[in-house]
Formats: sequence, structure tokens, C-alpha cells
Amino acid sequence: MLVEVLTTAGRWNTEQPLLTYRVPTALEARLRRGQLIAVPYGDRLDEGIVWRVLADDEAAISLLEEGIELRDLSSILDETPALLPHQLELARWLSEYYATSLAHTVFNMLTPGLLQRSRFVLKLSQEALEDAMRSASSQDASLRLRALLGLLHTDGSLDVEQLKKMLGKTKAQQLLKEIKQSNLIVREPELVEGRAKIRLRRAVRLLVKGEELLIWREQLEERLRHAESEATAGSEVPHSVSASQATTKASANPWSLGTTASATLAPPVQSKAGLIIQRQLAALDLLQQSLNRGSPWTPAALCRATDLTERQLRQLEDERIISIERQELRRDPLQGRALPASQPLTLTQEQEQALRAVLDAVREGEQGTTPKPILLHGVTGSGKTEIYLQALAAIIAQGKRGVILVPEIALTTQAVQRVAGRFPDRVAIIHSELSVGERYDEWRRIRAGQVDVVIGSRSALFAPLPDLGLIIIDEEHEAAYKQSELKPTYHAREAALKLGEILRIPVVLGSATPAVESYHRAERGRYQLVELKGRIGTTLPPVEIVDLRVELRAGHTSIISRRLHEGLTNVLEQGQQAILFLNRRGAASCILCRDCGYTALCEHCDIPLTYHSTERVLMCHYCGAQSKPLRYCPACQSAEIRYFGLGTEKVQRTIQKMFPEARLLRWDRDTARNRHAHEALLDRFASRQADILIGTQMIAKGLDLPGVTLVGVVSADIALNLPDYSSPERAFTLLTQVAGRAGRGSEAGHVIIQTFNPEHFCIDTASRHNYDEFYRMEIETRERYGYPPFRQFVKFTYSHSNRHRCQLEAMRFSERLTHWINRLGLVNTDIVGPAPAMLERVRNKYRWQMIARGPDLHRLLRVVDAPDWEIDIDPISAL
DNA sequence: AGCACGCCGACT
DNA sequence: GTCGGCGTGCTC
Repeated sequence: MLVEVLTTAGRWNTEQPLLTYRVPTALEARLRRGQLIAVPYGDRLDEGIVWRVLADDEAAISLLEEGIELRDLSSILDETPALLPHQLELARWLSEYYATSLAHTVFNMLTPGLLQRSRFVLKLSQEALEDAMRSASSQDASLRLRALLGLLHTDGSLDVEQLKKMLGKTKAQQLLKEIKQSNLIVREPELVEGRAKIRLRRAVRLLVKGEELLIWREQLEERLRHAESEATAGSEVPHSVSASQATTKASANPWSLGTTASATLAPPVQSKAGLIIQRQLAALDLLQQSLNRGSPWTPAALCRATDLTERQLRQLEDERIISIERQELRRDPLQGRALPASQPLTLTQEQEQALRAVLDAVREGEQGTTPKPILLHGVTGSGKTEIYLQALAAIIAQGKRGVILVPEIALTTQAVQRVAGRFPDRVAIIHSELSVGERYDEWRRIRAGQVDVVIGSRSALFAPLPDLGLIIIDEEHEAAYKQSELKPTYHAREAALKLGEILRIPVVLGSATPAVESYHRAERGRYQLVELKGRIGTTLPPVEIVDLRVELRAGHTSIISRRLHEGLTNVLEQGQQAILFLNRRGAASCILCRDCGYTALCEHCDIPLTYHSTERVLMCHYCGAQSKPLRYCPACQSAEIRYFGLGTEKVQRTIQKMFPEARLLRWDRDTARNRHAHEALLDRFASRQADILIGTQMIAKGLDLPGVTLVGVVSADIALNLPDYSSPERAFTLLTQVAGRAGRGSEAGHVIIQTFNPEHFCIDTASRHNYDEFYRMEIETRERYGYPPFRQFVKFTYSHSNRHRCQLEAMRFSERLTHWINRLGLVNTDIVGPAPAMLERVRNKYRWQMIARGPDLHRLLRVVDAPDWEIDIDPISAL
């Protein structure tokens, strides 16, 4: 039997991704696809994943003809596959679509820290051992001693890294060369465990239960009485101090002796032996109670709680009533979190219909047809989550399991708690802010089938959940679903759709503001469109637009307009809450006329120009075209044209000055660095310890804060004027989502948007909560300019420490691309750029990029040979 | 990636 | 002369 393997070292070898090994007969029966195995690779041991098991030896023959002799795989590292068959199939697609090697793709689908590290150790050779054995029986005392020393060291092995550290690189290398020639020491390859480890701790376990335990108790109580009578008979005077200590300890303990009648009714103990027995009985009580209360007792904690010494506790172990053993400790990301049980709510008619559509699709899949993905377009607050939960409950009842993907930020909030509360103990959470250990424990629970629902960020899609029956992507328009830093640069939505196709299960895409691309697909019939038009319990808040040009003309230069000031005053007077939102994404500052709202756009791309203060030029970060900075507004000749940038700190200072008594909370990347900080901020605001929350787009997503009656958008202009084709979509989404935060409670809410561009169609449509109209206008622009979804984009980025070499390579590469495009005869396909990247210098490296655009670029990608270039397929931004 | 091998500059 | 830099090639 043969096996095709992807190896970690072979990750970089794109030409020969799969290596073939022979399977030793002893392992044949145990071998499965997706298992992690150890294989010999060159002179070392490497980790691999089983891609395919080949029954016939035809492949072996053809490899032999090429002069390649097959080697045996070394061992199976983990019996349970790390990836399920459908995930391997997904990996194949990901690798092809996102132009990433198969091995790279597969290994990046595994939970972090799982992979083992390959290294070398030095050990005594077999020859040296045999020699030592011979000498051990020698007459010569010193020889025997040497033999003994040698044997003592057989277990200890020295790893080569350590040797290098101890001796320095060159000395070590020299020594290793000598070792190679010596026949006493051998250099052996081995694998060491990755960072993801099972956490063990000592735990006390009750070995007897029920009846048997009662019998033991009686025996101990009998012994206690016996000890007491002995003590009285011998007139032993007990240490009164220790006796009283025991009683205080026992009564201070929440699960004190009081639970069993015998202990409560027992008279104060007189003898020392009796005292110990009484404490042992208390220990048994605590252990029994912990049986139904989750976390087990460690010996140390139990001793502390009962005043026993470990020696005295071990007496119970000797009697085989308890055992002290190393137990697996689960690291639970939700530990200590209040998870209020959430009951299914009664659905509205709209919700009922949506749920039915999902379940019909499930049934369709069961009958062998691939169900259409469902685009669930529901306004903010229309109850999408409840539909997800009930759909999940329905498939769980059929013995299946489901995944809900949420954008990164939502993981710190209420959504997770709601899901976890609905399916207690049957939910796993996966996202990047968990520790490697927490993630590993969740991953293993998932793999073992201990959960029904996985909720997490995009990578949760790769959790090996058996019997997957439904995939839900909440807020499907979110950019967080696109991976761009690491290969493969996949979009979780696309990956989920593929998985749905492979497994014939429905994929539900939910959003109040679907991605333009998604809505387009729904229109063309690729998705089934399901709409929820009504909010539950409340209505959508009215949106008021404040024209900042008018404010300026009236002499009000503050960043807080009179209307917003008025609104905030009201909120504070009424003891309600407000959110002030400011978009500050990127360092980009756009050029804006403060009189007429004119923004400078690139004449080739219709994308806002960015001002570069160092070179004093306006530049298009899309095509690279440069122009002179403007001194007067081309539209109204005003000199009030300047670049525009604004921060949350500035807003905070201004508001504090306006309302000295108001309690402010700032929420952005500077004040909330990790998930605990996020939660703490949210808790503070939700519990009304602050009146006004000031933040960036982080606060726009999915928060359900009933106390908020006013949402102010300090400036919509930065969002509108990001120099990217997708900025209208992002602006619309953002404004709609932010507005959706208002008026979710009993008080009516309203929204104030400040802008220099009140006529902009994004602001206009968002203020009327009119997705449809926004979509019509945006899709037309996309079509006119050939932006996605009408053409595919691929971004190529090159980085180099030398700016000129970087630019030069970019130019040369763009010529090569153009050449390939022509040779392949690709129609309607071209290259935009090269241009410096949005952040031209990152970690002392210059970055240049270009965009290839065309109806389908995969033919191009197949011929592109650019190992030094980052290739991002369907980039989330053209910047 | 890791680790060989291999071919040129700055020091004991 | 040796030490040590990192360019190139290989791994079923």
C-alpha cells in the first residue's frame, strides 16, 4: 500500500506537492486520509498529512522508473484525522483558486501550534551500547565504571540546537562532522511536540459511587466512633486549638460537613485520630458534590479545604476509595462567563418563512441536489440571529451539526453568549484572540463530536466538525472574512460556498447590507434571496443629515454641529446614552473643499486622490498617476481646500469641553487592545457607567444597546473618500450599521450624520435605510468601470528594502504580465499600476503593487511565475 | 524550511 | 593559510 503525503518541508515545493511513501503492513489497517504522520525526509524526520491512500502499486512502478526509491512512512502521529475528507477537497479548491501550494493551504487549515518541529539529537550508538555491556562484565574496575557511565547516559540525548547554543555555530558544526565519522555517537532525527499541548493537572477522583460509597462512609464513621471511645477510655486530652480550627474551617466552607446528617449530628470530635477521619469524610463530601459541578478537585485544593495533609488524603487512596491521577484540564474560553439560558422566541411570519427556506434547502441536499445558498437580507434588528438558532436546533435534532461564522469583532459581544446560552455545553468557539491552548482544546472537542455548533471567525470554517449540516455566515458583507496577510488569501464566504457544494448543504449568508457582489449573485439566481423587512418591536430610527458647509458658513467651526450638540444635550438631560462614531480607517487623508464639498478624484479611476506631504503631490493609489496639489477648488474657486483628517481623541477632547459633566468612553484600537478590554468597555457602557461612547468602526457592528437613543456620525466624509472602488459600499454599510445601533430599546432613537457631502448617494440612501436604491446605483458604477463583480481583480505586491529596486522589479513584472496577457489572448484584461502600496514602507521595506483585472484571471495565474510576489486573489481593497 | 556543498573575502 | 559569509540544490 502506498500513500500520498503533503509534508511541512515540502510546503515550498510547488512543483512536487505530493510525495509518495510505502505503508508498512502493520500500519495499513489504521491509515486514514487527513491523518498527521511522521515520514523520513532527506536525513530527517518530517511531519506530513495523508492526502490519499493508494491501493495499487502502479504509482510505485512509475516512480521506480524515474529512479526514485520509495521509503516507508515512519509512524502515525495521531489516529484521529486532523482534517476530514470534505476539508481535503476544500483544500484542493482553495489551493487552485487562491494560487497557493496545496501543502501550504492544508497546513494553514490546521489549528495553530499543532505541527511538530523537526530536529536532530545525539545519542549513543548501538555499537557503543553493546560495547558498554561487554565492558560491564569486565574484570577491570575502571572499564566497568566507564561502561556504567555510558549506560547511565543512554536515556539522555542532546539536541543539536542546544549543542550549537553551547558551543557556537562553527564549533558545533566541526564537532558534528567528527560525530558523523565516529561510531559511538549517532545523530538521530526526531519530532518535538508543537505549542498546542494537552494541559494536565493532578486531580482527585472518587473511585466508589452510590451504595458502595455509603458503605465506605459507614465504615469510616464506625472507625471514628471507635477512635473516640478509645480516646475517652484513655482520657486523651486533645489539642483544643486544632479541634476548634477544624470546626471554623468546616463551617467557613460553603459545602461544609452539614450536607450529610451524620456529620451534622456528630458530637464534637475529641481524638486526633477521629479528627482526621472526620476531615476525610468531609473530603468525600466535597468530592461527591463536585461530581455534578464540573471542575475536579486538585489534591492541594482539597487538602486546603478540609485541613488534611496530603499524607492523610493519600490514606483514602490506599483504601482505594479515591485515586489521585493526572487528568486532562479543559481550557474553556467561556469559563466564568454568565451564559443565561436563551429560549427559542416566537417567530414573526417573515422569520418563519426564512426558517422554512433554510430547512427546505437542508431537505433538498438530503435528496441529492445541491441546495442554493440563501442570502438572508434583513434590516438591522429584524431577528436574523433567532433564525440561525432555530435552523441550527432543527438540524441538530436530525443528528447534524452547524457552523456560524461571525466577523472578528462580534466575537467579543453578545452574539456568542446568545448562541452558547441556547445550546449549553454544545458550542465551541474558535477565533484568533484565544490562546493556542484554548483553541486546541476547542478544536479537539469539535473533532471528537462533543459539540453541535461551532461559532467563530473565518478560520472556524476549518474546524474538523463531523456531520456538518449547515453553514451560516453572519454579516456576510464584512471585510474581516477575507484573509489577506497569510496564504491562502481566501474569502471565508467563498470557501463556505464551496464547502456547501461539496457536502450538499445550505449556506446561509445573512446581512442587513449585503455585499454588492452577493446581491448581484442573488439577482442572477445563484442565491435564493430571502428578505426580512421589518424590525422586531421597534422601527428603524429616523436619520438627520447635517450639512457641514452650512455650519461653516454660519461661522460654526466646531467638529460638533449645533444639531448634534443639541441632540447630545437632550440625551444627557434625559439620562439616556449616545454613540459618536468616527471613521478613521487608514492614515489616508482626502482632499476636500470646505465650501462646496468637492473632493479631488483621479481622472482615470474616479477614486479620491491622496495627498503625500513628503513629496507634495496628489497621488492615485490605484493607478499611480500623480498631480500637483490644488490651491483653489476647481469647482468653486474657494481657497478653503485642504486635506482632511480627524481622530477619536480630538472628538473626545471636544466633547469633554462641551459637556464637562458627561461620562465619556473611547473605544478604538488604542483603548481596546485585546478581547478582555473590549468586553470591559462594552460592559461599562452597557451598564450605563458612561453616557457617550466615542469610537471607530469597531463599535458599529452588532451591538445591541437598548439605552442608546442617539447615534452621531461625526464625519461621514472619510469613509466616503477612501481612495478605493469599494469605498461607497463600505460607507453605505457603515452608515447603515451605525444607524442600526440607535433606538433598539423602548425609547425611540435617532441618528445624526455630519458631512460635507449631503448629496452623496451613499449618505442619501443610507439615511433612508434604502439598500435597494444604493445597490442599483452602485452596481451601475461597478459595471461602467469594470469593477468587481464584473471583472475579477488580482493584486500583486512586491517588497524590497531598496525603493528603486522595488519600483524597477514592479515595472519589469508589469511588462511580463502584459506580455502574458497578450500571448494568452485574454480579452478585456489589463494591468493597473504599478503604484506604491497604500503604506509604501512597512518594516523598512518598500512595497509596490499592481492590479490585474479581467473576466477570469486564472489562466493568467497558471502561467505566472513569481515566487517573490505576494498574490492576492479578489483583494478586499485595490489599495 | 533546514541542511548540505561550495566558492570568495578578512583575520589568527 | 583558516574561518566564515551566504548563494544554490535537494528532499518520495
